[in-house]
Amino acid sequence: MFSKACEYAIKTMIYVATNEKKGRRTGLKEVTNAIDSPEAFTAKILQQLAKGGLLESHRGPGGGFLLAERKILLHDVVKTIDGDSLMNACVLGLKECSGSNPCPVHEDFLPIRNQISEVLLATDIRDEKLLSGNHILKI
Amino acid sequence: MFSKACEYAIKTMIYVATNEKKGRRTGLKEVTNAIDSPEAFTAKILQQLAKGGLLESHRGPGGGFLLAERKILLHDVVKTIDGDSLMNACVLGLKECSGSNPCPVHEDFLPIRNQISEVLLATDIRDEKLLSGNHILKI
DNA sequence: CTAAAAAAGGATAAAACGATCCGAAAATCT
DNA sequence: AGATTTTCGGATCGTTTTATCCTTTTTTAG
Repeated sequence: MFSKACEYAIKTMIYVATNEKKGRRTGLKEVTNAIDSPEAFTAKILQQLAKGGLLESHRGPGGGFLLAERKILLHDVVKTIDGDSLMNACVLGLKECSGSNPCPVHEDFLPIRNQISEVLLATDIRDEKLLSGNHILKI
Repeated sequence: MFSKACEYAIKTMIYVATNEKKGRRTGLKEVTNAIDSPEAFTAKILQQLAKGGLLESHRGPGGGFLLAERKILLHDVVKTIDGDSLMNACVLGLKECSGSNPCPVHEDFLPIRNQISEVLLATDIRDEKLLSGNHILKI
């Protein structure tokens, strides 16, 4: 459903949010440790998230990452890393597919696509239900 | 959402079903022409579908492919080509994620996964609503 | 001011996926 | 039987995705 990069991005954002709720900023190594991801690859993803305006990055000792000071939805994270093809593109890969010129499964997948958009737009990264509780981020 | 191979597979199955309703079996070239896909790559996919018991293949002049003589669901096609990770695996890629040991988004994605399973299991490849109508299979 | 910490960025490697090539095997037709 | 049609199967190639390496830049701390 999501690329590996996007999986790492979501886990990262949730971890940074959890950490921030405790008043701490988060370094790359802390992230890769928390979510069990390859360090250099994760670094690139954090850069993308920072460039995309979802994270603030701070260099130097004591540096690290903070969530940007705005509402951040799961939708923003997915769109930044994977783009919005999951939400918008034809499931059969047809460029011309649309409501008026549909592929054979267009209608059948409307409820799925609606459900996906709905959930991604309804989920705030800072939402308590993501952060608290016994949630796992690795293994 | 689906791999390119799976997109080709779904289009192929629908095209073969349409053709079969007209009493014709379908050759590889006819498929690639109908769905605008690379021939050699599509051949491999048809082989997988045949090995998976979704298509009957016939060699030699006048040969080609027929749907297997059983009910075939969209779910069968997707499972044969992409496996069932879309239906079963954790969206964040965690092996240990489950209802009792969930990742942070486990609950949020339950309705999406249910919707996907529901649609894939409810859609029969021979269903009139897929085959008739002004549906496009290419471009 | 210097040294260390941490992110940024470029270059490269490995793996997965998508696609192609070509000869072999099977079935049909004359 | 021989030629033709069509699927089968192995080898290979190209692109994208995932992952690693190493140097540079920025910032902080002493």
